[in-house]
Amino acid sequence: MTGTKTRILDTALDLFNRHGERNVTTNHIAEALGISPGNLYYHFRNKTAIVAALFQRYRQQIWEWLPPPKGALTWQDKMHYLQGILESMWQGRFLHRDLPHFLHQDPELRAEYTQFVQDGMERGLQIYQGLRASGLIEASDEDLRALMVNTWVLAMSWPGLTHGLNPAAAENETLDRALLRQGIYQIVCLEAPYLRGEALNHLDAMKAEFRVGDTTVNLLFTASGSHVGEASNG
Amino acid sequence: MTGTKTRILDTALDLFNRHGERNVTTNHIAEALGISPGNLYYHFRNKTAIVAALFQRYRQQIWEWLPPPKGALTWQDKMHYLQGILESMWQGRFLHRDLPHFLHQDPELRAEYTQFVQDGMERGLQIYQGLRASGLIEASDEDLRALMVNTWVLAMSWPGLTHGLNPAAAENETLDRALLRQGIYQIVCLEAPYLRGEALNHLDAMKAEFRVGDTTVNLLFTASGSHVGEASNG
DNA sequence: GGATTTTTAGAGTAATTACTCTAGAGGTCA
DNA sequence: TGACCTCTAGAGTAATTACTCTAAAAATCC
Repeated sequence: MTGTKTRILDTALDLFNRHGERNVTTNHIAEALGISPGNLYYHFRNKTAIVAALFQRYRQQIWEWLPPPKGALTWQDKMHYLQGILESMWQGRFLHRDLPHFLHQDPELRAEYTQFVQDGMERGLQIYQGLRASGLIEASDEDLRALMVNTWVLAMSWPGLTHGLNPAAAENETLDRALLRQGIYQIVCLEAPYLRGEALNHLDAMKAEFRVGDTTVNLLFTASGSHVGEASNG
Repeated sequence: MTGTKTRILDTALDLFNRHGERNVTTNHIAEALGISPGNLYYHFRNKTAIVAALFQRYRQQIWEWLPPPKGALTWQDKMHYLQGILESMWQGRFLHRDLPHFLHQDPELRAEYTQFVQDGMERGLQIYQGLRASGLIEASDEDLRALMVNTWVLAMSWPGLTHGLNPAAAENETLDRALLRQGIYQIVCLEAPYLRGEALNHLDAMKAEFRVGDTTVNLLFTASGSHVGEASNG
């Protein structure tokens, strides 16, 4: 039997992801778990402590998915990295929406988060450099940095954006997965111009694998096409 | 003398952007304005109505900055578009952080927002297509779509991300502007691989203009460099 | 099996906050 | 001037919610 502390974190994460942290009270968490509020506060000083713990967990997971590159990197390595990032992002998708609020009030957590971003950027850069060393990518140092930042931003924001547009996805695992796949597709397109050698051979297959054609999923483009809402009435 | 209604929106926007909507109560807004809560609620049914009105305003502004392309587009047109987007995004930067919460509870607002995203995507695509028609960009339809989505996501998320990392920026106009410039830089880098012809001539100058080298501003990379936090202790 | 510590229950509370209600001021038009 | 309408003040409230407190159950230790 897992400890109460981790069970609190599990259900909190689930509820936060599904309904948004703001709509989930500590009493909700306790109730969903079948424990008393007092018990919850025995394990966590306050709500911020729960969020902070979830952040630690999340960070841990990312580091596990993104080990520093050893030796030559293959395109398969890259795809593994990619999937790992988005998997983790997905797990903590509520964080990117609601963490800023806590960063605002908790300087300590903010420092940790800033460090996390910098470390993540550094690690990602190492990976990109590894791919470049393997001849799979061609880009200047500066371009690589810019690419890294854009990849990071995209990965961080994608779940939150899609979830904001379609909250129903939170309840629908299949829809969730489809949106996730589209996120991977976007990152692949982001990197595409820099790919070289064998990576180019796999590119089309990768695109095809992650491209989402389903109009029920595609929230970003209208199915019908080309008209744009009136710009200047109001 | 401007009307009370618009003054409410002005101060609400200011406070929301500076402190986050969640930390700003309706009473705060009234107090900052020097009016009574009752007066505020005479003009707006509830807090959601204020947020919704701010969203309308914001959308309006974006449409004004992004008129549909007429005839051949120049690189200057593109830069104007770019700056317009980020200027607007900046004005409503709190929205991208806090709107999801309201979208969650107000289906009507959500529908409007979804429409806005789709329209914006369509409009942006028209612009990119205009640039392609002018020979400034070379890309397949599919690549152009993916590029548009990535540009959108980046522009939407950039202010929120930087603001989350450095809340102090909200109080510091100079820092704010620097971060904004970096956002433009990132978008320029995003488009760079697809530029052709005259656009390529201007590219380096543009990059140089928007590149932010200042380490006090750069939150994303460590100044010192290359070490990464321990991955597997905790 | 008693003592001690850890964990849990659950009622309760203080504080926040979105929002209401009534009364009145100020302007406008006849 | 008086009727009418728009706008404003400001005290007040109902509901939410993070969090506390006490006591008892459960586990642990000797």
